[in-house]
Amino acid sequence: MVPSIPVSVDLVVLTVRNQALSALVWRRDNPPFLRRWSLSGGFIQLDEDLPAAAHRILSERAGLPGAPVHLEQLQTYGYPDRDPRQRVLSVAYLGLAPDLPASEKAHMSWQPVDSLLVMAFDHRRIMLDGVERARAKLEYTSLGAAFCPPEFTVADLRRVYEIVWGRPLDPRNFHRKVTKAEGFLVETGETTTRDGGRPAKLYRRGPAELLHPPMLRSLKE
Amino acid sequence: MVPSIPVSVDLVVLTVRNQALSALVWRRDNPPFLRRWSLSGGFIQLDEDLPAAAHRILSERAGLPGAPVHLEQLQTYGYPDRDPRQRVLSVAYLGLAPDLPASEKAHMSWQPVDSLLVMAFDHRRIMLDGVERARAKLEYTSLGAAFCPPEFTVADLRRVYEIVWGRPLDPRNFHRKVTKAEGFLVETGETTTRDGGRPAKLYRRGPAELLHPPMLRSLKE
DNA sequence: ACAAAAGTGTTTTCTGTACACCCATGG
DNA sequence: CCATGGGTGTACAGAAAACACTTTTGT
Repeated sequence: MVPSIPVSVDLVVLTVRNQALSALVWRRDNPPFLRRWSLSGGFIQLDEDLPAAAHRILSERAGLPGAPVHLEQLQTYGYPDRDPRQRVLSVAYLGLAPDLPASEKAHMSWQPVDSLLVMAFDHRRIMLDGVERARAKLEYTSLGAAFCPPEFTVADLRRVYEIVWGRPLDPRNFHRKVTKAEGFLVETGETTTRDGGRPAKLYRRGPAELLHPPMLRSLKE
Repeated sequence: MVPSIPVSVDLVVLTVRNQALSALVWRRDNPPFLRRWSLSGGFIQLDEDLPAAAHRILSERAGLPGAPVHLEQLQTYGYPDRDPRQRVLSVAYLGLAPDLPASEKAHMSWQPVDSLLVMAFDHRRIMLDGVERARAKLEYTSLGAAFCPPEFTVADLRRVYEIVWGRPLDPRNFHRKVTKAEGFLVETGETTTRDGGRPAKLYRRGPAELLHPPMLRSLKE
């Protein structure tokens, strides 16, 4: 006799907007945890792969169909009473998104992660694990660009790092680091036009996934 | 209607023995995959936490009750046909163990990971993910000591690194790095006695979990 | 001309690497 | 005394940090 358990996929979708690292959450309109903030999630279908389920929930529940969101598995949460109604195992996925127009879905919104002090179920724990994963990955991968639109400037990318890490970075050294890193950025040839200041070159994401040597955040705390 | 799925916990238990990074595996004695190497695993009980299940399987199935094994969640594998009989979701755990006496269990043995070219189910994929996680974690954590007995020398620890990474390290620079790292090692005051050579100081694991700055393996390939 | 932001050069400091050398033991 | 492995000192190279400075736009 093999025990079976309902399995859900929950998404920690993060973006950078209004100078804050923010998560995509919705206000529950049903018990339990009525009116608490909650991650988007849903039960996995019987013949569905885990990444497929994550993409489906991103479209159907999170209201971001077709958006350029980087998705990766985060962790699985399984202690028996995390849902008071019945035992549910939850496979969490982390999503990194550019600053998209707010989701169409009712009750869905981007909220700064620092403001999400109470959430439904163990969703705050899951969200914090996702935030820590994102912070760590900026150190040694080129994933920071996943928070940027398709074309962006070095300063845009630096602001992403500064907001995610919550600390200022030297613009000059940051510029050198990311432009010298093999395969991180590709010049488009275009430049921005803004009011005041020299126009900045526009870049696209390069093919490199890893940043070597890494950009360490922890030296000066 | 909520679909339920059987959930198993599978263990990638690694150790360093006979100059080789080795995994704890058993030869299957039932179809499917009769006589193929397989990770130890088992179904999760209905009221059991995931870490509790991992420890239970380490005792009951892997045959290592009470052993000082570092266990951490690795990843969850869920594509529908990974078990040909029925869909099973598998939460994999990574275990790092010192060179223990071989398990008492029948069919259980330590096998060099390089020799495990074909395995049951997707267990080779899972094992390789565990090996890569272990290799990466040696870079920026003090987990290498989990492969050592309670008391060990700097050279013991260096051999762990060399075997896990498959590359020689400079003994002098390695010594400086790990002894200078805050909280990595604690002197016991004892020294080894061996045939030939100056006796080495014995150390225990220190309180630090992270190694900062990290010891990068990838600079010279 | 001036402000503002982009981008470059230069100096200092730190850390990793390579390797010469000394230390403590067994035989 | 010598072999063997443990442990230290030192010089060099590369990267990070700090910051002066030049470039290119809008007003």
